[in-house]
Amino acid sequence: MKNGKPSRKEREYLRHRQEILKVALKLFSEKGFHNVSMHEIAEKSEFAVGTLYKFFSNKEELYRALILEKAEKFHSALMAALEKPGSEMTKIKTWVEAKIKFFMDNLDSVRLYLAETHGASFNIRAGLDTEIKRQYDETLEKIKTIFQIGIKKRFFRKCDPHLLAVALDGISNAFLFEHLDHPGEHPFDADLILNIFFHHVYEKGAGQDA
Amino acid sequence: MKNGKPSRKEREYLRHRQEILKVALKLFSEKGFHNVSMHEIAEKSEFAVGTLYKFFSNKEELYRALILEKAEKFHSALMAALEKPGSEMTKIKTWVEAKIKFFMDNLDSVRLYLAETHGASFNIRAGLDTEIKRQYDETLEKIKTIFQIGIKKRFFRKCDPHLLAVALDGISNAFLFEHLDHPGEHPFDADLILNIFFHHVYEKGAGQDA
DNA sequence: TCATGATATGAATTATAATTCAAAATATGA
DNA sequence: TCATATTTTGAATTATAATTCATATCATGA
Repeated sequence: MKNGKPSRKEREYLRHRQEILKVALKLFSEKGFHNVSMHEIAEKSEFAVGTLYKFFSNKEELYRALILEKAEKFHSALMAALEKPGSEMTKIKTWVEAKIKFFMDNLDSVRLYLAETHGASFNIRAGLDTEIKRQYDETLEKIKTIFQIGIKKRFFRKCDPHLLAVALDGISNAFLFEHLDHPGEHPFDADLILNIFFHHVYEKGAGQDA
Repeated sequence: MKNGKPSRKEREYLRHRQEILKVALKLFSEKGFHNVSMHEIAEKSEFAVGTLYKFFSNKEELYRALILEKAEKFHSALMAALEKPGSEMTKIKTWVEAKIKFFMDNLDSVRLYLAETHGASFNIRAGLDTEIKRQYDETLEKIKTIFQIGIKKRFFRKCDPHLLAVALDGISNAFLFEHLDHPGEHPFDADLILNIFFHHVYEKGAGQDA
């Protein structure tokens, strides 16, 4: 068990834990923290309530684990996209693509995640969302830097890079919300978003490298 | 009482009702529906719990009244802005200004409102937010039409007007969220938003009329 | 196979908060 | 002023859901 190969027991424990998280995620994303009971999670995951408490010391812990785990993955997917080599334009594009992809692959989590990052999180008492906010700010900061460099290189029009970062994040979220509310009605992709956002933020034909 | 001059009694009733709503709004916007108890609302508003139930049949009704009242005002402020005469550019600008103004004047409500319109509303069981969503969609539809006309007139670049509406709404929300989370840190206004959004969505020097 | 330790169970307990309603306070107007 | 109607009150009730823990079930290895 130490830190080599996990035992069968351990693998089973992890599997069970994942199973619970999976069910809880579905329920929370449909109905919100307070409208889901531990009994409901127990029933749907086919464990007894008591068992849930073997895995998580209380309901908030369970929720926290859920959110943090997703946020972690989301964050590293986005950061990885931003680390990829290429022009600033490419980086931004890769980032938007990664964001859309992650969201589309994790629609369940999206509402919860956005609720947390946008502080409309009334689910859980103050302080629990700090880590997520931190990650969020970190990404935003990175984007900002990319804009900064892009502006210096004259790829992008001169403009407060922080505002650009906020704006781009906002546009992409808007499309994702739209998709959540009316799925399929107005299909969209990274290029559409970038087209609307960049059409001449992005000066002359400077870019499209790779 | 019928429908002429409200009696003193009635005015007092209304005043009390407003007082309760005001306190409840503050609490809900700080802590969310489920983290505020009727006792707390009673205490802060200096009524007895029992009295609250004379005004609202239950906690959900109270919340609903609150949200609907605000949403109503918000909606009519925005619609009014869109009805004002002027070029399409002017209408859009007026709308963004109205939106920012309303938000700034009602910061308490903003989180709740955004939570409701963006379906991250886990507060209240399904169906209660339908009316708000309807209003929201109505505004979006109107903006879309304005873009449509603006495109026909060659004020704006050819581009799916619905996407433009979603994008503009998204950008402005993003700035408002930013302001909620870090007030004062990155001041912004309608012109900044429009500058980022339009810089050449809006073709050549076609506009700035009045 | 059986003894022992680990794990899972869910009825019972506890905590919290919504709602009620008999009693008290207040207002009205004869 | 007093009888009556109206309104307010908050302790008591009820509802809901989180959490516990004695008991049952299962796994392991002698």
